[in-house]
Amino acid sequence: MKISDTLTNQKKELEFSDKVRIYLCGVTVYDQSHIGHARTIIVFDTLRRFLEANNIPVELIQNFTDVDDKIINRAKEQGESASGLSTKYIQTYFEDSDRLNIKRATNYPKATEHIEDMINLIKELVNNESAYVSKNGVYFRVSEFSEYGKLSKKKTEDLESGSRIGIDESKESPLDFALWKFSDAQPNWESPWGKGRPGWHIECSAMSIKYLGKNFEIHGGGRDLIFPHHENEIAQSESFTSEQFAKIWMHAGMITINGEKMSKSVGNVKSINHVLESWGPNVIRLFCISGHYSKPIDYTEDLLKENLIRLRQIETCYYELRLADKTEELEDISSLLEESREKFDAALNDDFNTSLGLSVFFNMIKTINGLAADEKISKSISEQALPVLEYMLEVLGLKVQTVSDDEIKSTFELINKREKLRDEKKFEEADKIRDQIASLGISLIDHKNKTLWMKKEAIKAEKQ
RNA sequence: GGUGAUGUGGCAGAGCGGUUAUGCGUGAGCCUGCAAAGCUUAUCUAAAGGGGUUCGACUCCCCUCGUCACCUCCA
Repeated sequence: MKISDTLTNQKKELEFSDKVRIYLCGVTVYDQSHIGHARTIIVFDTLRRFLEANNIPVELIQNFTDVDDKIINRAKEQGESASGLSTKYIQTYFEDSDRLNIKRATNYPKATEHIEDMINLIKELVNNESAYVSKNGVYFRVSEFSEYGKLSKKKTEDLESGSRIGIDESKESPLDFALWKFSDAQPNWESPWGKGRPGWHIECSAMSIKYLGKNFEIHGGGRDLIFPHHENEIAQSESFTSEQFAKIWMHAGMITINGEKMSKSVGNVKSINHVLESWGPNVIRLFCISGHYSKPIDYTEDLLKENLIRLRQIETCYYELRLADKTEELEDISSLLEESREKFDAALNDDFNTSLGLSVFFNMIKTINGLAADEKISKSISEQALPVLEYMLEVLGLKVQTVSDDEIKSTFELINKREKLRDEKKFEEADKIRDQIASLGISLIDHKNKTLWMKKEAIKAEKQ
């Protein structure tokens, strides 16, 4: 598999020995997660599913930043403790994540539970002159790391001249960033240099090295983290280990809302919870992988609607296959299935091109649905096709509503009743049964000689 | 100002130096007691503009213009 690496700006072969280790920068838990977070998580979840579905073991670590000025300030505003606030939002994070059908990561380390690891890392950095103690805290000495700027392609001279930060006189250079900030206020921890709390960047260095080693396969996050967060992580980690840090830097594009940047000040932040309410998990997942992961996506109602329609086609396909019972052989689709599976995998193997993969996926679905409309889906076609469809659904993290054999039986009983009434031209009664069936969340698909049906995901936005 | 991207048909969005991307939309039709869904088919003579390389460029190179992101916390 090849993945675009932000550092070298090239597609790089994903090489690994026993497993693929991925560190994904998670969220700062001071508020509800939004659709932009969802995009990044979905991209990496889908990547992980693809690898695992192809029998490649994955170790995925995603951190929670649970100590940060934002959390402290927000907690103060709400008269709550910082830890109470972050605990609450970690919980809502998991609720969102589960509803989005995100597989749980191997581990979700929290910054506050790794203070010791960070202190050890900082100690070494101070030891080897990569960091120094000033009156406000411990700072990373950017001038000591000659490759600073290699990820974000920035030159330190440009950064210095363009620096808009209020100059902290105690720092040797305006580019130096905090590893440890002195503070007497809670939450704070003891350290060899004085009471305080860690800077933002050091947690990811400490936790990624702790869980994945000095040199792991993929480090991921949103594009907005490239500078300064990931740039600083590289500086810290490589100064600490004297080795190359992550092998591949993979960054997900941003989501804009109707062409505008999503921000608190514009007031257009869409929380995951809110979007889930209207559109459900499958539409969101389809939407989030509809374009290449590295490019931005614009959030509009029209695009969500488009993905809803595509979801319906998936559901139709699934049920046409699931309910197939014809015994005569009318078609041979084995080559279509084989080709679809191959092209699907090839698309994802080439820089995780989900957009291209989806086009293969929908091609297959359209063909199957076309055969179904002609009543050409036999039991054996279904047995061949279902595993392929289910494989793709698993990779894409899509979950169609499933039914038990009992449900299938009872639904067909209702449908047969309706058919009989229709034959007798008792349409009013037949429509009543149709309504009854609809109330179970089931839609009918009338073919020439047979009525099939599907259980649809209820989508609120559809009714409006 | 610096850096990095990017500019494809009504919209979304890929690939590729010469072949229909694909999906949505739109038109027509099939099915039907009605509806919904589904299906079939057609459709838009797409490549920001200008140069160049080439037998041939949407695809490579150069210039101009535009858009976006990052440069401060941010997925």
